Amino acid sequence: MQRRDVLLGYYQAMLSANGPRNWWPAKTPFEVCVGAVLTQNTAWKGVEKALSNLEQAGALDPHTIHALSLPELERLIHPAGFFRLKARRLRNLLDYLSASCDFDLGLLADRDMTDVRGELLEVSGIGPETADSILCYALQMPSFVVDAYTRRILSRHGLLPEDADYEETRDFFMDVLDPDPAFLGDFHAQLVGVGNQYCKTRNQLCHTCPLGSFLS
DNA sequence: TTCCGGTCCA
DNA sequence: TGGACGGGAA
Repeated sequence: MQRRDVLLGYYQAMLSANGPRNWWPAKTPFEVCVGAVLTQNTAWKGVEKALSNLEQAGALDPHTIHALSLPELERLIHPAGFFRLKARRLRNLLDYLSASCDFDLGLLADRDMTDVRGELLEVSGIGPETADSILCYALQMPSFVVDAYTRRILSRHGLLPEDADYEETRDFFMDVLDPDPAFLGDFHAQLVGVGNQYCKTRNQLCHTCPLGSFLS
């Protein structure tokens, strides 16, 4: 059994159980970028509130949010938690997007993915998961997003060692899967779904999990 | 109390 | 490698 077929089997099982996920709902690619920072180690619920606050303030517009004072930005994103930290990280990302493409994300999307990824990772506060989320969901580039759920599921299934790092886990998928942004994006979304509904930290629910039959 | 759609720094 | 950052929901 080739790794590609194993992964496709996992994907099919999750897709059959859940259907395609409505992952990363956002009106604009720019909103995805903002949400990607806000959701760092944070439940999506709070991110929704923060995004809603920003929208009320007209600050889902790149130039408007970029012109906000730090305290004002902190106030608006407060419900997402880590608000002082994230206000600074958001600022850093906005500085980058302004300098690199003047907020014309299409320009980034037309460039080499590895180059753009490297630049995103240079931004303080943008780690690999946030960078890949921006690449995949905002720029529609074929980058696979790895998160804690992904690694937990793979290690519990004996597909990767528990201590596999981010890049190794990402390559595990990207080396064998078709570079289709919509597919890679939904694959990640399915894993997150299984991760927080079944493959929990404590109470794993393998008996009812869509991936339960793959356990050896 | 735990956990979340992480990352940086000492 | 461990701690800090933080609100909100279960």
